[in-house]
Amino acid sequence: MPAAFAAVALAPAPPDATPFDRRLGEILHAAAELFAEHGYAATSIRDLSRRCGASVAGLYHYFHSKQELLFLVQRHAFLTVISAARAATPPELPPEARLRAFVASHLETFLAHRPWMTVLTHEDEVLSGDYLRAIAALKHDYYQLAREIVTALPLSPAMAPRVAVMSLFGMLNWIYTWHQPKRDPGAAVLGEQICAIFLRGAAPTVRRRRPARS
Amino acid sequence: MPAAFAAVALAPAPPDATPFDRRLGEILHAAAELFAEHGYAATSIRDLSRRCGASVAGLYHYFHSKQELLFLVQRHAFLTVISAARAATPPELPPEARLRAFVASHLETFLAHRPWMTVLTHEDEVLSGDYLRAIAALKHDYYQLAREIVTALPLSPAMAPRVAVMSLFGMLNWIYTWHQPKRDPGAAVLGEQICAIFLRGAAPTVRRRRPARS
DNA sequence: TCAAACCGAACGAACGTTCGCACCGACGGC
DNA sequence: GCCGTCGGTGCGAACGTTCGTTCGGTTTGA
Repeated sequence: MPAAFAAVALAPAPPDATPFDRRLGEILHAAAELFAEHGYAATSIRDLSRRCGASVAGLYHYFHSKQELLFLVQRHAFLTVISAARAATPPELPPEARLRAFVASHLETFLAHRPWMTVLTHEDEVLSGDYLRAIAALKHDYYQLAREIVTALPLSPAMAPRVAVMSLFGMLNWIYTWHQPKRDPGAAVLGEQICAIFLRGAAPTVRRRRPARS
Repeated sequence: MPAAFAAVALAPAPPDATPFDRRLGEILHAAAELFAEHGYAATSIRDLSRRCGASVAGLYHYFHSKQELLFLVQRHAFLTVISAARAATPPELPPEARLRAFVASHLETFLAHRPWMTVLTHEDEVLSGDYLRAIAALKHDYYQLAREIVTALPLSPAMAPRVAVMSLFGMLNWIYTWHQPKRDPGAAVLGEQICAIFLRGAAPTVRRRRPARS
């Protein structure tokens, strides 16, 4: 019975995990890499068995179907992103700092666990039924957090909040299509530049009234 | 021998087209819809034959392989986007107006031919060999145009041009994942808001030095 | 009458999934 | 201390289906 595996860290493996959960973690990791490389539909269970050094039948002890495999990968990835973002953005932070923390958390997670996040971003809407509903609920959670943070900012009245949030997600989520670790800036610099665009545009900063100090 | 079909308009069909090109256009249209709905890998030639009202073998008179089919869809879509963008952004336009025209052109094309553009955006990197090279060249063309337009703007010195251009593309290309025609603004308003974010940020506009008039 | 357009049927390969069985460390009764 | 068995883990081989593609031939229209 898979189901469990509630651990939130993606990296190596929790030390107190059962052998079952540890092995499942390895399998999900390999699946995330393959799905990110070739796409869900173009990845076969036999590809996964080759990458895992396991037989096809043996793999089915860890999930019931290929769909559930994708579900487990996506759920694991989403739980990681959401818990990192929640931890980084306590509500008592001032709005602009909260946005910066959110963007930084998102980028750090995405660049540190790229295959997982590629699957999250690219294989949207391929699940169906209860799997789809569960993932959609997590996505909604994450979107709500972002929306809450963005609408707390002083927004231009002409700016539809939904468009603003989705544009921000656009800048953030598009990164998996172009970012090259050796060529492009890391999460910190990337986050600064994207926050700069979102908060004040790409143009050179002109000094503007600072928020009243104390 | 497919190959040709150089026409650039996606909409119904050029009146002077040969029956072959007209039929090929219908097939590509159906393929674009199916690829956008279920993804390239999850769409079968038999799905396409059903949607086209043709036999599987009959379809192969219009393309040599499924890969070529995707290639033709993507090339056709890219040529449309690029020619629209070039026409809309003559180099003599002032930089900011040129950016607005580019964004407007991009959004109008994307919202008017959504399935095609979804395939363009989502099925990146699934082609290989010469097909991949040809599409990559078109993508590079389009990227260069955007880069030229963006770098002509007064950019903040801290802003890496590549990050700026990719962030702009992120906002634009992410739209296919969330835009609902009945709920969200059309191309014009969307373009204004995205330009506003990119040029001055999402914050309320404070009057700043206008460019010297005459 | 000839080429272009089209099709039913089949090809071999690959797919997701399941069946039946082997291995193995743990454990209770004797 | 030894044996029997039992659940968790793993596998080779096969299931039926669907895949992309091709073959040989018929229809169609000028």
